[in-house]
Amino acid sequence: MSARQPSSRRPARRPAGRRDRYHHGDLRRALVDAALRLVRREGPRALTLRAAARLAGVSQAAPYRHFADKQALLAAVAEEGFRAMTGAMRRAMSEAGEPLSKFRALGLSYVEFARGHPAHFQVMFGPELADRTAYPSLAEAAAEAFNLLVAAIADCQKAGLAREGNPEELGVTAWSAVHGLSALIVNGQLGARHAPLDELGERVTRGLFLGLGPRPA
Amino acid sequence: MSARQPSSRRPARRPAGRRDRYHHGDLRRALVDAALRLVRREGPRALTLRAAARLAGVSQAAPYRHFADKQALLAAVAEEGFRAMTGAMRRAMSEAGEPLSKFRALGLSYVEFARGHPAHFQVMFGPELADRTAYPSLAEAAAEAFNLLVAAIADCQKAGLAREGNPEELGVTAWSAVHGLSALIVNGQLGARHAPLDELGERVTRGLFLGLGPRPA
DNA sequence: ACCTGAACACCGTTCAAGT
DNA sequence: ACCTGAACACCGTTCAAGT
Repeated sequence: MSARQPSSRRPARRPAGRRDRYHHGDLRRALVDAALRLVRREGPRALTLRAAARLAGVSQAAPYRHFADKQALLAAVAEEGFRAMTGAMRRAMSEAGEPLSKFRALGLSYVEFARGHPAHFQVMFGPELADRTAYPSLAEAAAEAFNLLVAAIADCQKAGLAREGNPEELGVTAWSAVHGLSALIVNGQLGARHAPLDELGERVTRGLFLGLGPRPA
Repeated sequence: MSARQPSSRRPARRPAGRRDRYHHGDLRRALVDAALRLVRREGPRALTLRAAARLAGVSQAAPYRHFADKQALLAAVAEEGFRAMTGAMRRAMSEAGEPLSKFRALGLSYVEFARGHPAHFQVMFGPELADRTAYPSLAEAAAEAFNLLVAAIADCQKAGLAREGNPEELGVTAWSAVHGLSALIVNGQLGARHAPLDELGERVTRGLFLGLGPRPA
């Protein structure tokens, strides 16, 4: 496979664009798409710069015109992941009614995203991407997801459906719980011992809400 | 530390052992130690089979006598990590008094372990290690840590300090919260926006305990 | 301005061969 | 039984050179 198409390119004027020639303005886009396909179909370890270049039909050196290094490509993939996850959370919330079910829908869709796109999730949060602070637009995409969560908590508070307190602080607790569950599932850390995975999201969000402390009768 | 002890074991006759010759009975041990040094000092990406072999002073092919492949070495490193973490949690608990402070000590020491050994934590939970179910002793070491947590919750329940319910189920919620916080910190996902990191452990364990729901007055 | 080809220094893994 | 040397098929990255 990877039949390396015949490369019939003529540079300047070019009327009817053949759709298998990709890279004019947008080799960058093509490389990100290739990387997404690799990661989805073969996992994070298959995401190499050379493989992405092959998939996009260019030489191994070509990506360096568009990405400083492999880290930069990983950052772009991670950023797409955060945008997709934020979108999924928004959609889930829009189908829910009052603030509390919106909040739960958000948490559940976080976990669902991780289960549905485990390799992508691993790129978003895994250690291959060493220094996230170096990629501002990635940080911004991640912050947007967190903002959504904080706003959902604040809405619950306004409706008297959540404990009072700084919503950013409560947000860190909520984020930790859904993220931890997602990460444990994606790593395969939650085995047969721990119930059907579908129920864990429901349970953890409920447990988070009730708290572990004794119910004051 | 771990000064590569002179290995004063003589298989048969062998008078003055040169201390840079290591490998008689325990190249396996030497390779795990080398891997731990690499991961601690240079991060998970530096953990290569060849580098571990170099550090142990053997050829690049030698590790294959003791590990089926790189995954197997990673599994050994991860297993050591779980044992070290379990030890740290036990120590922290033994210094606490009643069940509830024991439980909080356990949670805090989980987060502290992650912050203190980020690269090791990443090997324990990261995606380089693809299939954890293939390594039973690793799974057992991980289960031991989880058992400790479940027992701590059950003790709280007996003392009336935690909500009733299946302690394994509450345990998944608690584990998710401390694990999620640890993972977010280690990934650098919790930036300047989110308070001093030292306080986050306290906050999340407290938030977990109180719950996010409204306090029934 | 954007891409290729060839090269360098690494990897993981295998395999014949040494002792 | 355990290790070495050499090899193969990969990587990330650089750099001169092409158009």
